[in-house]
Amino acid sequence: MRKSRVETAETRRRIVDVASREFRANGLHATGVADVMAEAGLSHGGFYRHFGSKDHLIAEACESALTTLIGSLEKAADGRNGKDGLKAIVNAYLSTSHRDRLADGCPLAGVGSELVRASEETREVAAQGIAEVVELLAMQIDPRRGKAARSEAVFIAAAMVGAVTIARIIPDPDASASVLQDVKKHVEMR
Amino acid sequence: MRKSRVETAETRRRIVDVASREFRANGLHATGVADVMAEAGLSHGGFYRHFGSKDHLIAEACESALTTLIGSLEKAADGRNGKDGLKAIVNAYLSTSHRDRLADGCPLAGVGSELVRASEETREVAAQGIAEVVELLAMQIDPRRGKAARSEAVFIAAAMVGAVTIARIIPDPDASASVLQDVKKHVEMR
DNA sequence: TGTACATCAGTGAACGCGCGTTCACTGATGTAC
DNA sequence: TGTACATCAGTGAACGCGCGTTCACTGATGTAC
Repeated sequence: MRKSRVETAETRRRIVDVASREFRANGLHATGVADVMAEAGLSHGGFYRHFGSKDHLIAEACESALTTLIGSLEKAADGRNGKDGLKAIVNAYLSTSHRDRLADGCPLAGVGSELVRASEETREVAAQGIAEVVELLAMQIDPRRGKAARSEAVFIAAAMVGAVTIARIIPDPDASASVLQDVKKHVEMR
Repeated sequence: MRKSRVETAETRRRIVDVASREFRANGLHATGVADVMAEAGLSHGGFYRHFGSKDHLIAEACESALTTLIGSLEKAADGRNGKDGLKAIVNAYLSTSHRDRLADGCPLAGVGSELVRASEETREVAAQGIAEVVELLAMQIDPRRGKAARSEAVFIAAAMVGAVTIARIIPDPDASASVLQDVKKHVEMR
């Protein structure tokens, strides 16, 4: 049943992709290796042909999720720089649709508190992704990318991650939406 | 081996207390009922004399953690109102000591992304706690507690929760501390 | 106040279950000649 | 280009383990008279 190198690489990519979504949807602890493999259309035994451990998969899935996030934020900005680009990014991130789409969303909001207790490798990957998000936001604030712009970007990133996390916890949809609304307003006022 | 009513109530309180700390230190999923009971000096079998399920304990532990948090924020403000009180609260929350003390810290930063997937009961409890934190912050911003003050309080709360979560993920202590520093600065500038 | 009995907090073994990981096996793919 | 052999992706059973929960049992506490 050996597969070709191309198929093997595709399978591996599919596992990371599925894992990245499942982890965000259900949490790192609650998602099992067997769940991921089943969702990828495979039996669980083959997992260790691709990854050394669940922890390594978490690290790769985290990296993949953050890369996707950055891509979607760039797409939201849609080539616009400055105020308009930032506004578009903030609007996309602080939307009820992002709040409600766990599997596609930002991993920092989705599994942030589990990343705190993840492996050093995963935390390094996450830290790198955070730095890239901050860089992207800073570029919108001031393309010359000064220290001040990066500092402000950190502030905005923290507010966005906290807002979506809190909005997802609050069961009442209106109260939840108004948290997103409040934070959006204050980020835009700056 | 039956215990008196007073002892029973004390035991129950001790279990909630230990659980509240263990959950924040190790996460909701990673902390077992047996872990909590052992830490409370009991065998696991007696757990169900006090609680209907692990989920109910989570709800109570979450409530307890939030009550403690609000108390410590009030203590940080130390009777001061307005700018000084707010500054004191923000300084306490965005400190490296809060970052490094998982078990004693804010449950929204500690287990926020797990609360998203917690029971309705737990999420209601958490939402109530969030509302109280917002109220406390709003009172510092403007004691007349207008809608605007509450909206700004939501923004500050989101930024603080996001900042501590992100700071805890970043492995490098200096990079992590500068996230806290950046957010602190911008909250104070408002 | 004293006695007889019911209650129930806590113990420790056991339940079924799912976890991460390992392994013998299979057969198609890759490699060496 | 064709053949013989080594490799290894994927399968499915099995490993030990810890989970949340249940239960028979114990003996001290609470209650009724």
